[in-house]
Amino acid sequence: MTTTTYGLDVYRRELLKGSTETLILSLLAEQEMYGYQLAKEMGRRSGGYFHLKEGTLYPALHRLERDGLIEGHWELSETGQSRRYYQVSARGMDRLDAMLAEWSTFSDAVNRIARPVSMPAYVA
Amino acid sequence: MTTTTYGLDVYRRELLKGSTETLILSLLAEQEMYGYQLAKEMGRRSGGYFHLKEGTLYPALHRLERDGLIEGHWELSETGQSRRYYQVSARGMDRLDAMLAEWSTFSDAVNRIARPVSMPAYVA
DNA sequence: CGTAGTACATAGTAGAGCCAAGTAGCTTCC
DNA sequence: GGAAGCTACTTGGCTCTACTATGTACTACG
Repeated sequence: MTTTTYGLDVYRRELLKGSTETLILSLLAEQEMYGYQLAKEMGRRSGGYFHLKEGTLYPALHRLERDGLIEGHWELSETGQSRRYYQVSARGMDRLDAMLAEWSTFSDAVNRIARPVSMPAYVA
Repeated sequence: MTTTTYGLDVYRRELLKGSTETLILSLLAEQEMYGYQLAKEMGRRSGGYFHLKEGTLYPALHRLERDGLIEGHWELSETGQSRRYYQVSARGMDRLDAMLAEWSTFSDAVNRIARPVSMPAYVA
């Protein structure tokens, strides 16, 4: 549990602030995508819940690439627009596994304290 | 969905950064407690997962009190130590309901994108 | 030719969580 | 009796994320 590839303890702290990177990695693990597409897909899958803003999305992608978790390459669409496609690296896959496990633990821990609204529970 | 009691949109943004306030409110809703006790209880319930640090806990309590979600009062223990006990206000209860609902939605949305590790899924 | 959509980039801001240090009372133990 | 250690709360300063806002550039429509 305390293996710390090189920053699981850091990651745990970050998770409290957001799970954006986990979500991005998850989507990219399924299929190579470019930023804009990623944002759309995120919204679609979450039923409109997640609206990834540019100011969040692109810096996050840059971070992931800088850390060697994803790899990007430019492509030109038929319309002539440049797109940067990203795919998850081997290292990114390992990290994703760790992140998913961490999310599970975190989620369980939260639910153990603040149970979801299974029953209305209008106490008093 | 966009009812915004008086800050659900703000709350959503905050949730991404952390669910500390939800956890604190949840515990206090069950039972009046003081800070130190809250931290211990949080650790106990989460199986040691959450270690609420002073620098997180006390500012969070001050914030919750400032926003009228909890109410605190000083008490002296038999040993002579001052303790500030907190209880959830009516407004805090409403907010907690909203937060729990929000957590549910958020959690579902994450799982819809990044499924928990039910199957190993070593794709390729 | 102006507006709208696609696609990416980044400077600046707000705020949460954390570290670290400080105050203060109590107990234990040599 | 004083050092160590636990309880209990406080606060200044730091880091990093998510967001706002703005800018660039290309395409398509009317």
